Formats: sequence, C-alpha cells, structure tokens
Amino acid sequence: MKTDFIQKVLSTVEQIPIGKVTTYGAIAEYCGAKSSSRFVGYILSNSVPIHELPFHRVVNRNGELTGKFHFLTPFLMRELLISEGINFIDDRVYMKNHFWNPNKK
DNA sequence: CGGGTGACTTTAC
DNA sequence: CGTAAAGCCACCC
Repeated sequence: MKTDFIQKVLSTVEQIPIGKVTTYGAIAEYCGAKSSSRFVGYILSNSVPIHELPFHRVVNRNGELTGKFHFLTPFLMRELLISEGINFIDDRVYMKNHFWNPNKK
C-alpha cells in the first residue's frame, strides 16, 4: 500500500497536460511537502513502472532533464517531449511557455 | 534523535 | 559557465 503522499504525487503527474511540464518542487508543494522535492524524484524511480505515467513531463526548476538517465536511453526523455510539441533552448525546456503549475490548476 | 538515500533547490565562490 | 556544500524530508531497511 502506497502512502497518501506517493499517491498524490502520482496522480499529479498523471494530470500534466500534453505539451506541458512541471517541476519536482511544484509537485512536492502541491502534495503538501514543499521541501521534499528530492523525494518526488525518488518516487518516480522506485514506486511505479516507468511507462505507465508521463514522467518525462517532470523536469527540474531550470527546465533541465535531470532525470533522463533513468529512461531506457538518455535521448528518450527529450524525444518524447519534443514529440509533444515542447520547445527547447539548448538542453532546457522553454519553461516560460510550457510550465504547468498544479497549484494553480 | 536510527541511518542511508535522492529524477531537488539554493547559495556561494 | 562550473563545482561545492548545505538544507531539506519522506521513504526504505
């Protein structure tokens, strides 16, 4: 049985719209543990099959794909995002256009 | 007041 | 631009 915190994190990720991304910190804040952004990433790599939820839409605060090495290949995360219409500046998501804040949903 | 860990964040240099 | 360090806290063992 997963904890309420984990369940909420997962359901939040599930709600990220196509073409949008959110951050670990925003998810943590929305789930009531503002300072547990590190644990959000921990959940993503331990609690759930990687292909059942859009984990590629979760990036760090700067729009960097810090979790890409947890995918099958480091290229996959970026390719998935690009295929959904997300724009990049160098190796970062263009957060100004694509940041989705669950707290303002 | 257990100890280790982390897909984070912020500050500092 | 890069590296380092500290803070952070819920989970797992």
